[in-house]
Amino acid sequence: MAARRKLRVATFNVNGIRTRLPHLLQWLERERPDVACLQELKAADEAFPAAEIEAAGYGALWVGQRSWNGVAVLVRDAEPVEIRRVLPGDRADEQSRYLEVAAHGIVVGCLYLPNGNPQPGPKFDYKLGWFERLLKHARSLVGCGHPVVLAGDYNVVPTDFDIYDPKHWRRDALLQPESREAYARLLAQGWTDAIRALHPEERIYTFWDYFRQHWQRNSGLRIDHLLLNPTLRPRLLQAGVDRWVRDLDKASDHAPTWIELKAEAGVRGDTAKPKADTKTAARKVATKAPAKARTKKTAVRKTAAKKVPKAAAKKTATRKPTKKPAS
DNA sequence: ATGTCCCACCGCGTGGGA
Repeated sequence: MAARRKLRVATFNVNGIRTRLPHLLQWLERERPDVACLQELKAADEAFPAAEIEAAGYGALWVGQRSWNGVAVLVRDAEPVEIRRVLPGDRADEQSRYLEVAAHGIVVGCLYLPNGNPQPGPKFDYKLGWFERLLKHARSLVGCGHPVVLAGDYNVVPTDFDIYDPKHWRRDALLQPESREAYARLLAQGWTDAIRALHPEERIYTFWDYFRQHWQRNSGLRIDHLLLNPTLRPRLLQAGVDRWVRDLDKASDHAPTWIELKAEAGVRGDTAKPKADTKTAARKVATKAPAKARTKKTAVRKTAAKKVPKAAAKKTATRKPTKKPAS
């Protein structure tokens, strides 16, 4: 494994991974994120482009769903270690919106928080309920002793400074006081909103909808966030948005959003942690989960990090299908 | 209310979701 002095962690709502695969591969090649959290795969497990991502040099875990939702974590030149593939707190929830892994010595929660529109209504209730479950789980992570980042599409515009013009969005679920209050409570646990911490005075957007030429006019919203726990916070070096990806033809409505982290203290000039350490960290965190949740960790879908496309294709073809909880 | 794009299929247009 190559030595790394810095670690780049990104989140990218791809809005359909099959449609967006060329953009995804182009972005991975150009920006080389060490960890990439993806949302809105809009693809079943079997439809995940595992071979292409493996050929690009990334190990991956994913939780798919036909048509909607779906999240994945890609790790450059290594395998993510699964911690959990379900947000605890509602066994009846079948939407694929959460995946937590250990990679490169950090714990990474990849999340796709419900949009919640129209509001009020059952979808908004589901959003707030999901948020409460996230708050509860985040509380177990914030002081766990391991470096943790919670990255994803939160579907929350934290303040009026995080949108081009709140006027037209006042009734939208993304701006509701309940949504914002839940996000504020998350930060109050001790999480740091990385983009805002490093750019307190700057208008930064991560999402521009497809309507009314909002991208061309830079009428955006900041809804993709990377939250760091206090253990990880001192290592934050940079944060930004890869706006060029939003400018591509047939782009996702989101742009990749990223942070750069310093190498882990105590590891001289190299954050490439031994795999055993990562696994130990993953197990320690996983052990805190209730036994019930742990039994849900069934088969793990992953791709080898080796760049051997042919072998990858074979391996993918022979891979055991992952059991989903009976529905 | 509108705008646009992605997904699926009682599939080559339409409806749901964002």
